Amino acid sequence: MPNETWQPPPVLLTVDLVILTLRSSALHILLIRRGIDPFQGQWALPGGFIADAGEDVFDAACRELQEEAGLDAGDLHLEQLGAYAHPDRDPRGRIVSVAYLAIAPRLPEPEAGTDASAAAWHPVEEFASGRSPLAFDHHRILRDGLERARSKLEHTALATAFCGETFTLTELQRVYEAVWGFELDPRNFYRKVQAVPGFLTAVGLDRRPTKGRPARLFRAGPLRVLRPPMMRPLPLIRSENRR
Amino acid sequence: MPNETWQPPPVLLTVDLVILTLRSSALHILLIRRGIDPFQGQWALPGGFIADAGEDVFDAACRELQEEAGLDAGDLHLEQLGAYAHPDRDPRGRIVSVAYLAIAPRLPEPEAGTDASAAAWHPVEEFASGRSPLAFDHHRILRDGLERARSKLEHTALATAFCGETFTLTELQRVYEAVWGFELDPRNFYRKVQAVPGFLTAVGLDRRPTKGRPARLFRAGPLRVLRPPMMRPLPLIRSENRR
DNA sequence: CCAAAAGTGTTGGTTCTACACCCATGC
DNA sequence: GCATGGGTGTAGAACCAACACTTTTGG
Repeated sequence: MPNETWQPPPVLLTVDLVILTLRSSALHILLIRRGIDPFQGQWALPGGFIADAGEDVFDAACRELQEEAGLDAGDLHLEQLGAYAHPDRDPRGRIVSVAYLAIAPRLPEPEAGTDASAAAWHPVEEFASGRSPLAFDHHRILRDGLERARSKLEHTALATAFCGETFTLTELQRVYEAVWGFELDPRNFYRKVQAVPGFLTAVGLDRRPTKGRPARLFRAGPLRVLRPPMMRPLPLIRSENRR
Repeated sequence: MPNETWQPPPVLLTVDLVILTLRSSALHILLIRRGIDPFQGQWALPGGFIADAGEDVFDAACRELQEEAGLDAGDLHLEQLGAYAHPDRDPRGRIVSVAYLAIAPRLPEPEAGTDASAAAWHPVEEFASGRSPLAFDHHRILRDGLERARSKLEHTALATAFCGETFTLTELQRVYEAVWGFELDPRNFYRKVQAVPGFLTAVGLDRRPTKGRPARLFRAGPLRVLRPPMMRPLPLIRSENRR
């Protein structure tokens, strides 16, 4: 029971980033190889300590996004996942991390010669499945971020954050298929997605010289909440997590 | 840019609790009147500093639940809402709070004579609407917690956390109505809720000597994810929050 | 018997899925 | 023309809101 002279114990604060994007129709995550102990040489989420006592965690997340990944926070979706504060999560001592989920639209390869040179895109499946290890409790954070993305695809317009300024409906479908791990019927997707008021706004015709008939272009609509929602097929239900 | 001798700035860590329950079919929140500065005399969320450097935040939330509210964490639903870390959120300095959402089933009046004696239940509407002030950024935390509860009622079995071990379908309907602020058709609710596989399991007949025909009793079923979801009526859509 | 609350039937409209089919383009 | 991907039509099933109606209890 704290008395008047009792002082609460200080902790150190970091931010960690789950940065997702689509590369050739597969979901990828940006990881950095750790150059120093602990977990030297292992893959880890980008992140780091807050710069000073006056820095907001959201601003710290933007800064790390720039420094470690070479990405501009203005270009992408960024939302808080939660705090990870288990006392033993970092062998250096009591370090609490606030995790953020970032969704990147285009796919700029991490530039060599910058602070982001240790960063590389990996297929999420390899790390989400646990086949490849991650430093600290980053595997847990990755799984939470992935489930957040899967869930928010259902009832928010988050999918558009994976696309560029404008996109075709098939590109949008690839997002849903990659994140959910399901194939969807193109015809039904085409109408279902357009039936959600405020989700998308048409802009014009494509001139994509790939093959076949050109597709209409869309941009993200004004509404962020999807009603009715885009429900994923059944078999992916998963139990809740306390704590 | 941190060099080798650079030390990250320490912060102090607190937990804050949004504790919701139903009292006479209205949604209530547990608040405490602050006895000390800052915000002395104002209403605030229950919470406090972590006890020592080895205490997990989840455990700290359980402890505060016991100390400040007189509630046992084993009896209720407890999930993390997120971290609130704006540098100016506490005039005493850099204090980061991890907020938790707690859903309490029964309604034990806060016991006088305990540490929880400063606690009292209030209709949420009074504080969610902003009519009555709250200390710190607790108004924001309350709104986030409320929206989380409203949203999770749609696609998880969270509603059962408001009820006792067993409950009637009408009691469950009161939960949805109170949290959503909508009246629902009892006949359609009756069937809709039973049509979700794994949501509820029947146990026996009621002997509720109130009035009318006795209702069947149910308990929470094995599944925590509702498919199909229980969608709330349309007009309550709300925009997303970055940061 | 009456009031009140639980539970059932029904009906008409919307939505979903699966799939056949047509359209516009590059080669 | 023909392959390829974009877009439309449609039938059958499933779902859903609204509301009439029946059942079971306490007084």
